[in-house]
Amino acid sequence: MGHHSGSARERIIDAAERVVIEFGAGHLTFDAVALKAGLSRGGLLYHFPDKEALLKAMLDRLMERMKMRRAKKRAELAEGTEREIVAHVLSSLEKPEEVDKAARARTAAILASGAHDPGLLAPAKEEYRKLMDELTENGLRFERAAVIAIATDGLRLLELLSVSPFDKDERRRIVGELISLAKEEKKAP
Amino acid sequence: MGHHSGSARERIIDAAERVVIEFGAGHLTFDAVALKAGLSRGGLLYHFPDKEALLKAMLDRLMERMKMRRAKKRAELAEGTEREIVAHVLSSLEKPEEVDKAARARTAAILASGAHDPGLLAPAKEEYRKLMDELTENGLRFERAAVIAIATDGLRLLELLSVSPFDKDERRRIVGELISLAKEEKKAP
DNA sequence: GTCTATATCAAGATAGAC
DNA sequence: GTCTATCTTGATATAGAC
Repeated sequence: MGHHSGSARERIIDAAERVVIEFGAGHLTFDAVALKAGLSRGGLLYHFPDKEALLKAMLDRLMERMKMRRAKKRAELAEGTEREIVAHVLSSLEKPEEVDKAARARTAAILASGAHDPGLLAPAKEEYRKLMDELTENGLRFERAAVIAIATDGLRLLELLSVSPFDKDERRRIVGELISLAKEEKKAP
Repeated sequence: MGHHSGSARERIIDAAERVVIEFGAGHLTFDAVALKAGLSRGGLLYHFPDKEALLKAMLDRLMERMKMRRAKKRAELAEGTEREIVAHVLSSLEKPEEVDKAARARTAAILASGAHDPGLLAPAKEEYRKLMDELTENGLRFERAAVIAIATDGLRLLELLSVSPFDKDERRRIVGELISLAKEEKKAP
């Protein structure tokens, strides 16, 4: 099925994510993407016949990569109740946002799709439900898992919207608190 | 300063918020807003000469109303370390999202501004910083306050993007967990 | 203060050459 | 597979009548 990596499709999706990050979800146009990807509108439209196709591809790759990153992180962690949720937090927030362009890029697809057609986000909702199931699989209490998950994704969204007021050190402490909250659950009565 | 309530400006901002909620931030057009507000494009442009003016007005009203709702909630709560943060959580999430159109509307302005021009969100960032200062004023530990705040706002954003997978009961339990996390801090060693 | 034009432009999408 | 050219629409914004 898949083509060689570094394919035109991949390069175009990369470009689209960068457009959203630099100019905002409302400025994801074929023109801007073509410019960033280094090809013409026509060439771009050969790969993605319309905007919906591009957004769906962005979302699909986003979800795929998030799962991969989480799996990779989980493999580095010791077993335990909190293993899944810690993998989720760290795979999303481990690196400071200025550095982790990939993480910002991931969230970009969500905002761009929401701006264009909220209906496109239905699959993302299903994925989020599955994520919650996995997070609680090892016995972690649902409420605690949910709070940590929405805090993690909330911080990502706030950062992408440039509303997050936290500096690097504060952010590091917040991530630490999220991890603590996950581990605390083990010792609960 | 202010004009009578129910003024044209207010009705237009109401309409704009509803457009974002129903069709997504990318479909906030003068046409759509004029239609919802029950006047013509020309009439609308008399009040808001360009889109930036409309978005700024939406953001200003959003921040003003959030502060008012929080203050009102705080007045109902007993004094204590966690008073401010509990007021924040409840004023944002108390009512289920289907019911609380006002709460969704508030978040709408953020997404719409972010889509149009991320620079417009600079004042929102300052407000968020001030909010964090107030939340920790009573002695609540910064990390805990921040986690609860980003979880609260994260859930709001996920709901507005239709990505939140939680049903009414799960949501109620999540809000309960946020309150517990605020109160727990009192008993810490 | 609200309306109806209308000018202008940006963006999505198609067709066909190379 | 990529390009240029073109069609078409929809959105911002202006001008001026009522």
